[in-house]
Amino acid sequence: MTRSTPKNLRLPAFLPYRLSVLSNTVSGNIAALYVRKFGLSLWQWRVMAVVGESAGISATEIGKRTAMDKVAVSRAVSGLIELGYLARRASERDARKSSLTLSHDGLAIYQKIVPLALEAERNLIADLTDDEQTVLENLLNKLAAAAAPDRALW
Amino acid sequence: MTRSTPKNLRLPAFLPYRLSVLSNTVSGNIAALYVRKFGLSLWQWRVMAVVGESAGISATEIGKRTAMDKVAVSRAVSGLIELGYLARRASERDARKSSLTLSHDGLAIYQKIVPLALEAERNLIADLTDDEQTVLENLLNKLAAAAAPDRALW
DNA sequence: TCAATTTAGTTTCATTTGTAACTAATTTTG
DNA sequence: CAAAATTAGTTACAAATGAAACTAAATTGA
Repeated sequence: MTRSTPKNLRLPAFLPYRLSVLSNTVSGNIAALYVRKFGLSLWQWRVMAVVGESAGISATEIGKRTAMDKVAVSRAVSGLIELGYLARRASERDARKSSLTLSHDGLAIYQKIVPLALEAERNLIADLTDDEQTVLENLLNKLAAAAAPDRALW
Repeated sequence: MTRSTPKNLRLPAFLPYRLSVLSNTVSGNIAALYVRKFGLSLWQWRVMAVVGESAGISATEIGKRTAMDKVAVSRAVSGLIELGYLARRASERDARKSSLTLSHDGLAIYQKIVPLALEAERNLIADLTDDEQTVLENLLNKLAAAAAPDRALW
């Protein structure tokens, strides 16, 4: 049997609203880890996180992986280069593309932030049973598929 | 037994990131319902949603219920008044407070959007079993509590 | 009672973000 | 091969957002 839809809208029970508030709260908590200490914006940190996983990646590819648009990527990258955390060189095959890597300093910071971020995630799910954690994965996958049926899955 | 934390960070598996992307996608889908047709911003719609539930509410109270700050509420309210969707009068007891209600037009729009929003929510969870829907509720509650242990629950 | 503090909401200004137009390199196609 | 179209990324300008200062009303407390 399927749960029936209510006819009136109560914001605190409305899933999109709850997701939005939860996501903002969680992101705010994580942001505390890198904004103050390292002066990074959310977007800059996301770019670092991707470059940290995939050295030599291009800006467009970062955009695809992070659901950021190309302007946001471009700005985050310039900022990170100014901060000295990222290095850019032109791709050899295709002079339009850039090849991005963490600088020495960038890598050091990346390695400081990663454990903090993982710890924050661990705290977030600390009250979930192992079983619940598995279910959560599944539910998020299903919701993501329902919300963006067309989006390529990473 | 508890799931162990990985030592490296993979963004697509990182819960805060997944929540952020999911929430943005879902909100974007809902936004399509009111941005184009009615020229409302996300914040304006949230304010309408709350005033629709609770006629005569004050701006500060809206802020508490929606996790919006007072400046955002103020701007959304002014915009809605300009659009002719909201009416403001000073509270009789306390001249600082406003008492906000949907105008005739505002109510009409509210009544058009609500079923669309509920339908979008229904589609979002259509692939979840009844059981999964219940679990999802629980998980979101737990995550919200872990993310903002101090926040009063609505 | 009346000065000091708090509360409700607005305004101002700086920063961030989004959209569109742009440059330059590559690929397509006739 | 060369014109046309596409792709990668940047720049410029407008709109949205956030933080701090502000106004006005209500409350507190000596």
